[in-house]
Amino acid sequence: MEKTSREPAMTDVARLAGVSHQTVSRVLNNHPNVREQTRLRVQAAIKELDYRPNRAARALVTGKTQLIGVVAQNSTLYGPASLLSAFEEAAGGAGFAVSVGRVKVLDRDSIAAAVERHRDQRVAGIVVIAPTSSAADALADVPAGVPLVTVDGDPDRPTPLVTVDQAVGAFDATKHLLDAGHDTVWHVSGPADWFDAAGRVEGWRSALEAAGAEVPPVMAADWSAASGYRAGQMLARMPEVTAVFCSNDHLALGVLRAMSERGKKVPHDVSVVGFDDVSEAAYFIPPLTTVRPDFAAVAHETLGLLLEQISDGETTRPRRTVAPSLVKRESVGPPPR
Amino acid sequence: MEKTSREPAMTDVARLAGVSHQTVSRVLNNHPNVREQTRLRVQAAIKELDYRPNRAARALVTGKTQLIGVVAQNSTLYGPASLLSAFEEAAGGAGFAVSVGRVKVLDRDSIAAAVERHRDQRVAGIVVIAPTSSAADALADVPAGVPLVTVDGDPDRPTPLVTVDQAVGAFDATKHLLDAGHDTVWHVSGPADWFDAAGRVEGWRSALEAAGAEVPPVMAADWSAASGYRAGQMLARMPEVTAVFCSNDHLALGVLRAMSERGKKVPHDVSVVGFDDVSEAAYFIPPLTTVRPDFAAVAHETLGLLLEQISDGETTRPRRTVAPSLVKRESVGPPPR
DNA sequence: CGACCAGGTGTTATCGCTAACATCGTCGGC
DNA sequence: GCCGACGATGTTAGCGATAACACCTGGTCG
Repeated sequence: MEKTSREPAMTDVARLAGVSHQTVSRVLNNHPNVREQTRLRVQAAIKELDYRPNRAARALVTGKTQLIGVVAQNSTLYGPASLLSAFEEAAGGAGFAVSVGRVKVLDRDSIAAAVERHRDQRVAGIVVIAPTSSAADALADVPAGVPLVTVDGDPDRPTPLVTVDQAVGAFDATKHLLDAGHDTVWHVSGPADWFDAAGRVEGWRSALEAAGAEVPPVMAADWSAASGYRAGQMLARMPEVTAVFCSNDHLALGVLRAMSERGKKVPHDVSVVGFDDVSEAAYFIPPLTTVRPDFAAVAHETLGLLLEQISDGETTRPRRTVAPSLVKRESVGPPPR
Repeated sequence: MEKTSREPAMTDVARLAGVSHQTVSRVLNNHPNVREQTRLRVQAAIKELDYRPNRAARALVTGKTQLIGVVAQNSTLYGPASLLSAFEEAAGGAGFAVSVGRVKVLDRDSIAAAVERHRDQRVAGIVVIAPTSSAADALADVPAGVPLVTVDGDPDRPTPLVTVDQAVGAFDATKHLLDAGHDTVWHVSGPADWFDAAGRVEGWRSALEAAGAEVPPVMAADWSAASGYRAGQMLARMPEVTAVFCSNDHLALGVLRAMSERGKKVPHDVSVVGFDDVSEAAYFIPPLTTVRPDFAAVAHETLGLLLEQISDGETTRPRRTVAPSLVKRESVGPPPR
């Protein structure tokens, strides 16, 4: 009788290849001291049995897993979703599995719970997508010793962090509008407790100040097209508003709608710039000039930073930013005369 | 000297509580035959040491993991992204970790490779988000014996499948337009190799046939606003077009733009309905009437189906559909006279 | 009142792997 | 021609959990 029930183990491979299981282990782990001929025999046996090493057994003896835990909010917001997707691909390419722990809200308790779940799984490292201050606070609870990288987190905290350079993107966008001839640029901001939003406000302000332009009051909003629309309704009533930089593309969409309803043409009467370059931004009316973050680069830096911590325990250069690029379309023009 | 380096193991807890490690195991696994007093002592010891069971050791001896693998495409398309997010949350709630394997393209080789990676990890089950025929074909390669559920996959294949009822959603949307008084409804379809798109075409057609309406040719597109715009440019030139059902909201956005450029007012001259209810759909110009799939329900059904297979090996009722709902906004009106 | 049963607990084997050490030729140096 | 070094391999001992079984207690029953 065959034992059809059991999956092949290392000893089965060893028997078939006529070696000891330790030699099989050496082949699997690319140890140098294995004769070429032996290596080939073992590899043939592995293939024949469709043997796959038992990760649990390996993890048990080495005390290490090939798992990275990610904590992310359960939202479909473009930025976080893109980041997550890019990171999963990058990690997969490096031979790590990614376990995602979704959280309904980014508060201290939820994040702590998600981090605990990952520690229970004994992940090699944790990535937290922590775009708000509440999320960043929760990280203070994470015990040292767990390799951890924050993405989109608090720039003022000393933890390892990778983020899009919001300020540079906002600066470029604002400068682009000023260069088109506008006296100043208004700003519709994302929620104040988001670091992304704060960084964009900062970049916008510094571009205005650098140009000696007046700094109008910030229009506070959340990320939704709805709130952009409300802000736009106000902006559309003020004749002196000729240029608006929005903290993301959905806000811009709302502003575009408000302008359109009020009879203001974009870019003839008002110029608008967004942030994110969502896939449909090229098909807004008019096609939206916007700032495109490089999520793949952020994911890559994040993975690198995490792997450094996993292998070395420490890391040089624990803060990395990735510069975004300005995508020019048709929503920017000179101010009306 | 203390061994500060090692994490506490079951024997450490046992020593502290004055019992054997087996008793600790019993407490952890809620075995009935443990005295209440003993249970409390053990639990106190667990808490004091901040002991957490080693999953690798458990997996090694039981041969089972608490891991579910998901294969998904690396895209930010609204449907798949929402599905994934909802599933991660549902699985997390059931005590399963979710390992996501991203794939650049949904072809046979990529999916097979992703499934292999998950099998290497010895996941308890696999979910494949397989919205295209190329993806569905790849599933033929997956060996039987691995619990597997397809989401958004091929309705004509006998594998366990959960999907949004595309046909019902499209039927309702089309009927809504017919009920508003339109003679017929045109359709801008997603890519033909997507089951979602095919199901929506089917629902649209059957609604027209049920009403005895003429069935106009399908306008083929991909999912992008760009292709919706191109289709819209053609539709806008045809005076007899008064109602359009788009296979998703982004296509609808493109159509809206094309209509607007051509001077056609929505809903006065043309009515438009989308599918997906993306978060910004309420802020299109005009707010878009659309079909909302219930992703949480799909995720829940998927998890249920998978867990059934994991525990029983088989499943009753291996095909489940979730009915979407029509969200009425302002993009539908009676035809112009 | 002894046998039997069942509840509570401990003992031992085992899962599949890697680390550490042991073994055994073979080769070059003196 | 003997010996230490080294390359190639085998042997043994865990890693930390669960499963199976053994072992004590009492209490119940004939």
